[in-house]
Amino acid sequence: MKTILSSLRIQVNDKIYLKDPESSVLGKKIIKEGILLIDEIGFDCFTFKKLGAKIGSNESSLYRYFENKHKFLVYLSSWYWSWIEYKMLLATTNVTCPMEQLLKAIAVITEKIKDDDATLHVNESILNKIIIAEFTKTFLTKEVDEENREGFFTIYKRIINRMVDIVTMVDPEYPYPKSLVSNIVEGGLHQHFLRDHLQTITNCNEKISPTDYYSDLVKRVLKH
Amino acid sequence: MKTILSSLRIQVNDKIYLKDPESSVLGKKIIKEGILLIDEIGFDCFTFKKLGAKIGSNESSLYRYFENKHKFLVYLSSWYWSWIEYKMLLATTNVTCPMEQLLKAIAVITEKIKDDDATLHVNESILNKIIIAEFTKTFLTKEVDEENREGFFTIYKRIINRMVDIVTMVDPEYPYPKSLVSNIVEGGLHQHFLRDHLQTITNCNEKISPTDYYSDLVKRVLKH
DNA sequence: TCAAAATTAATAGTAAAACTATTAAAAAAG
DNA sequence: CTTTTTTAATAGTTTTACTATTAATTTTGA
Repeated sequence: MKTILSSLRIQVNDKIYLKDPESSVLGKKIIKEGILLIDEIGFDCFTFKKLGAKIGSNESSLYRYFENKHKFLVYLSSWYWSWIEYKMLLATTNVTCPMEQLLKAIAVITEKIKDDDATLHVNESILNKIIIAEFTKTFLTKEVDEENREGFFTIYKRIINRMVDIVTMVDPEYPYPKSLVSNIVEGGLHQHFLRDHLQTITNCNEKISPTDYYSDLVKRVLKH
Repeated sequence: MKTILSSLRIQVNDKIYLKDPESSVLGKKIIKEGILLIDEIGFDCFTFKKLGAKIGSNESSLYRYFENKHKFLVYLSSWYWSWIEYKMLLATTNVTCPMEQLLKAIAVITEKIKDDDATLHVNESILNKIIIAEFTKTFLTKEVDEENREGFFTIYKRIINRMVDIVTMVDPEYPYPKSLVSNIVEGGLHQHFLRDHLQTITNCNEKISPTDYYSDLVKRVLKH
C-alpha cells in the first residue's frame, strides 16, 4: 500500500531526465546520495564526478540519467513540489471553510519538513533544506523560458494556482491573489534561509516560524 | 558636482575586491562591460576569459581586481544597493508622514530602474535587470555565514533595517516588521522576474507593477 | 633628471569541471 | 541459446577557473 501510494503521488516530467532514476537501483542511489551530497557541499560545488565517487560509480554512468547537474536539481525540485502537492491535497480536502483551507495550505508550504518514511530513497527533510537554499536557482537562468515551455515548472505553478483558487474563495475582491501566493511560496523558503543565516532581517527564529508570519499576513490582507 | 556626489554616495566594502575597480581605467571598463556581458549571457555563462576578450584585456588582468566571478557579482550587488540606499534617502527625507515615507521607500525598492547619467561607467537600468535575475545567488552559497561576517551584505541589511524603522513608526504594534520588509525587498525582485518569465503566477504586468502590489499590501497589513 | 622601486599586464602554464565517444559486459528477448 | 538491447566503465576532449613567472610601464625620490 505504501509503495503504491508513493509511486502514484510523485510524477516528474519525463523531459527532465534522460533515463528514469526510479527505474533502477543505480538511479535510486543517485537520488538518495545526491541529496545528501548537495546538502553537504552545496549545489555550486556538487559535481557528477564527486557523486560517482561517493556511490562507487563512474561519472559517465550518471550522465545517462541526467544531462547535467542543473537538470538534476530541476528533477529534485519537481519531485519535492509533487510531494508537497500531495501533502497539500491531503491537508485541505474535507476542510470546508476557505480561510481554514488556506491556512492549512500555507502550513504545508512553509513548515519545516520531517522525513517521510514512505519513500526510502528520499530523505524529505534534507531535500527541504536543499529546496530552501537552491530552488530559485532552477529558474534564475537564461533558459527559463524554454524550460518553462517544456513544462519543467508545471507542478510548482499548479500548487500556486491551487492556492490562488482558495484565496479567491476567501476574498473574491482581492486584486492580487497570484502575486500574494507566489510571494508566500517563494518568501516561505526565503524566511527559512534568513532565519538560519541572516537573522537581523527576519523575525523568524526558534519561536516564530514563517508559518506564523504568513498566516498572520493573509488574515490581515484578505477580508474574511 | 556630479562626480563628487557619485563618488560620495557609493561605498563598497573593500574586502569584496582585490583592487578598487573605480581606481583605474581598466577597472571601470571591467564594471561597465561586465554588466553588459552578464546581462547578455547570464551570470552562469559569464567568465573572466569572455569579459577579457570583450574589453581587449587578458583574463589574468581581471583576476587582479576580483578573486573570482562570485566576488564580482557581490561587488555589483553592493554597488547597486548602495545606490538604492542613496535614492531612498533622497526620496524619504522631508516626508513627515510615516506611511507616506514607507510608500516612497517601497517605490524606490520595487520600481523598474531608468539609467542615471551621473555614473557614466554604470548602466543602472541594466544593473537592475542583473540584480533581479542574479542577486539571490550572492547569498545562496555555503560561504554565506563567513561572507556575512566579513560585511558583504551590510548595505542590503541596512536598507532593510531603515525600512523596518519606518514600518515600526507606522504601526508600532505590528509583530513582524523585519520579515515584512525583507519579504518586500526580495519579493519585489521576484515579482519582476515572474512578470517577465512566469506570468501565470503573478498579477504584475504592463499595467500592474510590483510597486502597486506591495503598496496595497502594506496598507492592508499595517494599522495606520 | 634618472635609476631604483613599485605597479601593471601579458604569456604560458595547471587542475578541475563538464561533458562525450567507444567499447566491454551483463541482461533480456525471440 | 544466440541475437539484441541495455548498462556501465575507460579513456578521452574542451572549457573553466585560476596561478606563477616575466616583461613592460609608471612612479618616486636622491
